[in-house]
Amino acid sequence: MPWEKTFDVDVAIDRATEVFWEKGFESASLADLIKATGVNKGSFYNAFGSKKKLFTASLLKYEREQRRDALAAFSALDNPVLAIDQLFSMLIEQSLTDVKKKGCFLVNTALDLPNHDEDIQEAVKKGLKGTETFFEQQLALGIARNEIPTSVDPKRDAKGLLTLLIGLRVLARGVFDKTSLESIKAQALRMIQ
Amino acid sequence: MPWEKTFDVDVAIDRATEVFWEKGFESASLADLIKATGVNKGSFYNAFGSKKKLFTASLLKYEREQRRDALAAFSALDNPVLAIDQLFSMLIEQSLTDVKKKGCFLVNTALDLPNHDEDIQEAVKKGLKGTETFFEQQLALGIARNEIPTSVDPKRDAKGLLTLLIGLRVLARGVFDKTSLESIKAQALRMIQ
DNA sequence: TCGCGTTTTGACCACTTGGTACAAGCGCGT
DNA sequence: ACGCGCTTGTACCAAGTGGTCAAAACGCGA
Repeated sequence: MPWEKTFDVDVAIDRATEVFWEKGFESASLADLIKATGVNKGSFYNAFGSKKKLFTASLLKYEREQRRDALAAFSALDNPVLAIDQLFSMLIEQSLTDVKKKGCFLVNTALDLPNHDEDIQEAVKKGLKGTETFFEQQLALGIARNEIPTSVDPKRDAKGLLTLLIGLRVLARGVFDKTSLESIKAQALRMIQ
Repeated sequence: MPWEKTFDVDVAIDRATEVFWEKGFESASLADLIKATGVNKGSFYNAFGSKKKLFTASLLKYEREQRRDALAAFSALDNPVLAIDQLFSMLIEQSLTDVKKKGCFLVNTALDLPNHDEDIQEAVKKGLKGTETFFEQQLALGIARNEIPTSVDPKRDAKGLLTLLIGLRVLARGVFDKTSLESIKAQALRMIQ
């Protein structure tokens, strides 16, 4: 093996993710990415191929390591109502903490969907579908355990919860304050009780 | 007054709105705007000052003529549940009809809020607040008339409906199909009954 | 020590970006 | 007919865009 890379590709992708997440694909310039990753232009193209390929890599890594892992952790609570409660709490806290108000990388990209290529559209759909499925499973489990009323329909209400989650993510980027965000969470919990 | 303008400023703004609405501020290039409006560069800057000023004008005009007027029409129904029902129906139909899947200009801009200037942030907040107020008024009216149960809290549930509306607008840009969108509407109606 | 395959570096590219300058065009009042 | 105040068209600009390239740098096996 001749000469290993002098930078960690994974770390570089994370740095780039930060930029894409904050600004979106178009508004993130190559200069931004190069500054953030510390990788210079030639190496950048040698390692990632193109801006678009790096964006795709960023999005997929985010989907895997942020969204999927987080939901897996909430599933592991083995307590549907609490899991949903804590998920919303986490979103609110994240939103209030992040000074850059980046929101959710997946949701941000979802709103821009028509302007992206097929593969990115697929990745976003897959990620949101995964969240919907998470809600559906939690609801079904809660109903089976008599912790959630049978008036709740897992399939239907999973879509409702996903919609609230997305609305929350949008409003959290500067429109709503803490109280209003918590009122959305209350709404979500009310929906399943 | 010497020599009137050869183009209609209002029409030009509408054409520009279409572009900003579809692509967002950053991604809409001057070339796009000039092609869409048919106004050439010199006249463009003479009439609008800058890309940003035109964007602001577009957003305000949209807020006035699309959002505000539409809600006023629904208010005029003088039937709160029907008004909310029809509002969601309209959003779904618009989304399914629009081949460009532009979504909602206000919501699109809201998700991009941290990257915009103060005045634009204010305009977006004002618009969304207006929609929230619309919901609140309809709910209060419905309760007063015994058409909506007293378990509904106008202030709180107006935020819930706004959140669902925004989530719907995001998901309608390519993630959800007709059935799923209608399930969101059902969710909204269930919330107030 | 030399060559091989890879990575790094920085100069370079054509093109697009938002924006300006300015002369020419126009219709009105005088 | 002329000048005033405005609009129009176009040439032009510096800065930034995403992307390429060739040469130098490197560590390993022979």
